[in-house]
Parts: sequence; structure tokens; C-alpha cells
Amino acid sequence: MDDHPVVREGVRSCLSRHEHLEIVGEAIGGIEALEKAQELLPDIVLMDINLPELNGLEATRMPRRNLPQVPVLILTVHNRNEYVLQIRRSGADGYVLKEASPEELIQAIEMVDANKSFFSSKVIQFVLDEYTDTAGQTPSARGTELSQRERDVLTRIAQGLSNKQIASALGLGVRTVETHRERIMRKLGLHTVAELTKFAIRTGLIDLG
Amino acid sequence: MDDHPVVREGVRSCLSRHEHLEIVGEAIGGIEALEKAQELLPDIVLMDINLPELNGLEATRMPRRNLPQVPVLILTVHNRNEYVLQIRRSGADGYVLKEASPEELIQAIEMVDANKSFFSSKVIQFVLDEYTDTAGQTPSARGTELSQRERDVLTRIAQGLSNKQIASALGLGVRTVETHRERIMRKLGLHTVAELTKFAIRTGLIDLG
DNA sequence: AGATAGATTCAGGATATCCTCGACTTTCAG
DNA sequence: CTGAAAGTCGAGGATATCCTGAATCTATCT
Repeated sequence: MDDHPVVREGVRSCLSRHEHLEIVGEAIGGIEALEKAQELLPDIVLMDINLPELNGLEATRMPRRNLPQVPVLILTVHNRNEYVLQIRRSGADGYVLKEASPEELIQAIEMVDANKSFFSSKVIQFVLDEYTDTAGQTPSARGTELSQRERDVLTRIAQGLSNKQIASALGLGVRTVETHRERIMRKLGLHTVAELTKFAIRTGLIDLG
Repeated sequence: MDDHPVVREGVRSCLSRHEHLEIVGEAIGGIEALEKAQELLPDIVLMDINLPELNGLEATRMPRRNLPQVPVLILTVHNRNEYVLQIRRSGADGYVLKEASPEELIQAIEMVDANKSFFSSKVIQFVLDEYTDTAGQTPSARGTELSQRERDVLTRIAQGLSNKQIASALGLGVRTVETHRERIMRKLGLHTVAELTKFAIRTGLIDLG
């Protein structure tokens, strides 16, 4: 699932050299990826982060509810620390950088298919550090990370909605949205909508639409 | 020349379907790309922008001195305005987005090889828009486009500055900055800081810092 | 089970900033 | 001259930011 034809061509080519790996479907946007995943029930889903329509991480969170048996492997160019945490939170089973070798991609697919998780060697150290910090595998541990609700609010802030509009969209009171907004700013150390918007873009919460 | 093996695999696969196209060499970083270009003297160089060691644009400028006869085609994910201008200045002969189809890539290679320049259709529209708006370098041009002063203000808004901070930075009154902000919003049809920020990023006014 | 911690929800009030409408002056082109 | 656009301010209502406080719920730890 990627919106770059050349990249998809590369993935196809890498996988074609392994007979036991078969591509049963492709998707460009996040919504299409969800639909095809439910329709084709693949053994594994390979997903980019920056997808049109629906963010790759958001698209990952959803099939984990409806299709918890389908492993998701994230394949992306982003090597930012913020992504690592969000990917773990999204429930993805693996994280491979596009700068990794095709061999590493194959290895990752096989490991995820064997119900193991795989993270690129470049990011595994950071992941391990986080593991030791959080000790338990609790989905939410660090006070510096945003909660799901806070991500929902931040996404809409970066989309250009006002507190009132966000409250209406999420079925909340305006004061609740204001609280979320304040906690987001405090956690991230940012104090303007412009900075929040750029953060949301960097972390793949929204696209430049 | 790309630092993502999977992407290189995709380019190889795209080109392999055309017998008249042959890959004589590959490189990961910008320096390696320069060395191989001088060594192999290819008919055309395909180059990404974000390369380790040496930026792709810097690497493009240099062979234009030593190897002016070697055309350079930029292949990248970036479709921001700032890059378009920088690419033209660097002396590259073409600019293809990774979101383009493999057919477009082949077409671009053939055109550049025929000593013509090629820019992705999505890119060329961008350039044309900017050109018609700021044609003749007149500081004031179109009613729908921003003036220099308004660009100054918008840049700082997107950087996260408040009206007061902008006024101080530009030596204006706060009311003046507020009027500029209003006119910017009216001209662009945008009414939130988030949208202004995304516009500034898309048009290359600011970076994702 | 009780205690602890985080997430989510809502509120009042204070201050700052933004957004919109209107107005004045200057400059420049037709 | 006339009109259009840029640049400069003002006022008022809307919104956002920041502070404190608190109830409910869930999950985990002791």
C-alpha cells in the first residue's frame, strides 16, 4: 500500500524473487487499503505512512479491531523518533525503513508472518530504550506521548478546525476540546497552531492537503 | 542514485522492461554518484535529492562543470516550490516525482536523453502558476497573489510567531500585521493558522523545522 | 479489594491573540 | 484624473491560550 508507483514496483520486484511470497492486492490510499485488506484477508499487510485519504497509522489502528489476525508491517522513509512511538501505539507488528536492504524487507515479512515483530536495526535501539523505560508493554506509558484522543484533536486542529468545530465533530463539549488542546501543547512544548500543524505533518498525522 | 534500495529496485524494474535502457552504475550517496558519473560517463544521470554525504542538488551542480554533456534527471518525492526553483538553478534537465507513473519516468528519461527538458505535469503547473503571478519580477503583480510584505508576514505566521512578534520583527504596528493577516486569508480563501501554515509549506515559504 | 495512575470529560475565570469590518494614505498604471 | 492595489492603523466581537479544579472511567500494581 503506497502512493508511489515506482516504490510499489520496487516492492513487487523484491518480493517476486521469493516464490513463497505473493502479492494478492495493492492499494494507493489508506481507505482503499482497509477495504482490500478486509476483502482479500492477506497473510500480511505492507503499509506506508504517508498515504492519501487516510493516514497509514490510522489505517493500521482500524484493522487491528476488525481484523486482529492480520499483521501489519510499516514500510516508510521516516526515521524520526516520533514515528517509532506512534507505530508501536498503532499496533503495527513491524517497521522497515525504505533505506533498508531488500533482504531486510524479506526478513521482516517472514518474521511478521511468523507472528514475531520486526523493527529495522536502525530503529531497534531506540525501541529497546523505550521498552526499558516503560518496563511493561502498556500501550500508553510515557507522559510525553499523546493519547489517542489527543491525537484525534490534534489532527483536527492541524486540519484547520476550531475548538467548536472539533467539539461538534467528536461529540464533545468545547471545554473538553480546550483541555485536550492545552495538554497537547504542554506535552509537546509547542504553543501555537502553526507549530502544532507542522508537528502533525512531520509525524504523519495529516497530509499537506 | 538513491539511498533507498527498495526504490532503486523499483527504478531497475521499471527500466528493465525497456531494452534500450541500461543501468551502467548505481550510487547511494552524492559523492559516490559524482565519482561513478565521471568514471562511467552515462548517457543520463538519475538522481534523488535527499542523499547522504552530499545533497543531490549540490551533486548536480558539480558535474555540470566537469561533465556538462551529461544530462541529470531529478527523481524525488518532493513537490514543493522551493525545490522547483533550486532544481532549475542547479542545472538539472528534468524533475520527476516518485508519485508519477513508471511510464512518465520512462518518458522523462527519453526526453532528457534527446536533450530536451522534462518536468512532471504536477510540477509544471506549479511553476507556471508562480511564473504568471510574479512575471517580470514586478513586486506587485496579481490580485489573487500575495505581495512581498504579505509573504513576509505569512512566513512568520507559519513559523509560529504571534502578530506582536511579527510587528516587532518587521518594525510595524500590531494592527498593520493583523490587516496583512486578514488580507492574506481573504486572498487565499483560508481562515485558520493551520491552513496558512500548510500553504506556506506547500509553496516553499518555510520548511518543516 | 484497595490504591494508584492515566485518560477522558467538563467547568470558571483571566488574559492574550486572532478575526472581521471600516478607514486613511501612498503609489503606480491607464 | 481615476482606479486599483499596497501599506498603514483602529475598534469590537470571537477565539485561543493559560491557570486551577474536579468527576468518571479504565487499567495496573500492591
